[in-house]
Amino acid sequence: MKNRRPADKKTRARRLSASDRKLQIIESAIGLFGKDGLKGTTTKALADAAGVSEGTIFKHFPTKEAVYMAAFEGRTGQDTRKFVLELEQLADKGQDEELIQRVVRAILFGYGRDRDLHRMLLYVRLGQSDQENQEFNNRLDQTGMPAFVSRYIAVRQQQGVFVSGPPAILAEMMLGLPIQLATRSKLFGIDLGVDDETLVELLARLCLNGLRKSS
Amino acid sequence: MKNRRPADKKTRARRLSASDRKLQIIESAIGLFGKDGLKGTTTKALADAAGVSEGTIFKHFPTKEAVYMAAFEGRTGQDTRKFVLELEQLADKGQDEELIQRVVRAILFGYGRDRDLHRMLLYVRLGQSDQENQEFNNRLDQTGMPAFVSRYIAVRQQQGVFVSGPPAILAEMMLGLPIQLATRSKLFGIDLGVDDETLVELLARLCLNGLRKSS
DNA sequence: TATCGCCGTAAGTAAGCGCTTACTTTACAA
DNA sequence: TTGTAAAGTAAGCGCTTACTTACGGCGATA
Repeated sequence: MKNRRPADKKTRARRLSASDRKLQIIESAIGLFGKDGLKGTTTKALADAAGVSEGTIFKHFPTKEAVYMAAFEGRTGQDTRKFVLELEQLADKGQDEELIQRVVRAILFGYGRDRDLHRMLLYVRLGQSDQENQEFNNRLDQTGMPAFVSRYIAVRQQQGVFVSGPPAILAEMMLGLPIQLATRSKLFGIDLGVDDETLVELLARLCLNGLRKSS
Repeated sequence: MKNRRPADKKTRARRLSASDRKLQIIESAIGLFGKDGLKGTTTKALADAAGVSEGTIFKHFPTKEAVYMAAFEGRTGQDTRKFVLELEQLADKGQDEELIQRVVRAILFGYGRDRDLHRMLLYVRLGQSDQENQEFNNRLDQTGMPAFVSRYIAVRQQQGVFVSGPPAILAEMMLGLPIQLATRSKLFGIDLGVDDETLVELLARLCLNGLRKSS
């Protein structure tokens, strides 16, 4: 270290509590990781995005990977839990049309709103081993939407309304369809040529038609 | 360069024509790019996988990106074209059940067979801008499966068999559903708990049920 | 079988990477 | 006020990266 300037005109980041700074770093990191993935995002970029120096990043996180892990773990849990709570309330009404539309709409708009987060989740899936993906999936399924939809389908099957078949797989399909369309239109930016609300209607109709027993 | 050995015992890669070597580099590159993406794959790794030195890679390709582009352009074209030719022949028979099963099976097995290629395509989509994705998509759609399925659906709609709605979107859904399931089970290694043939049947049934007018 | 163009390589290089270090500045309790 | 724990930083270290260069030698063609 040759020369050190005594509090230059260079702006210094406002001092925050460690937990606040961590949250701020995580929040700004999601955008970068969502754009370029783990390998494509530099620690310098993380620092610039958070408005701090590179050293500060490593004051709060041991490695770049730790920021990565914290970034998607910090959000996915909350979001999906809230998600399911809304749906549980709707399930009691028993209106299939309304429920499926709400599920589809939630997915589609969710992907549009949290584009970076969901892009990042794709990177995470691609970067993980098959086993890690399986575990990751089980963790999400336990408390999340797939379990709810699976239960819902099972009930409607017993009532003789929905077609037979493993509820878990049917749930996978009912969720997978809007997820796939949302991925293409919201995450990849592919223009499907219809507005969101029309897409929701079409998706819901196809899902419901597919699940209902043809009389 | 201090000293240079005159044809050491060190093994030298068998001399190939430039075009053959290029193809070989591309073929071995798909696996690496599919595993780790563009940024995650080093030129050293590309060289090792092809059994040549790093310099040789750059003898045949100007940049790493050029290998990346060549890797997925070299295969996607052929594969999708062959794909559609098979389907065109099936369309004339007019058996919806059979056709949709074949489409779904082709997707599911295709993703399983060319895992690396399809993983790489996901990386490509994530790495591209929205506009590039749109162009990429249009290019695939022109000669590919979406256009065929779209036409097929339009015909069945005119015959009063399928539900109304934009054929392009319905095609997007009919293909998107198996693609999503294939992505999760084949690319991410998520165990869906059923064997492939059962999955094909379930997917085809749901698709057909969804598309057919409920009498 | 001589030759010569191109394939292939070893040994670079500059730039950029993640991460550490040695030090400064700040918030706040006493 | 002042002492101090902790937030924050500039600089740079060791290493890896994509890419280059200088040269050896194989093999098609005459």
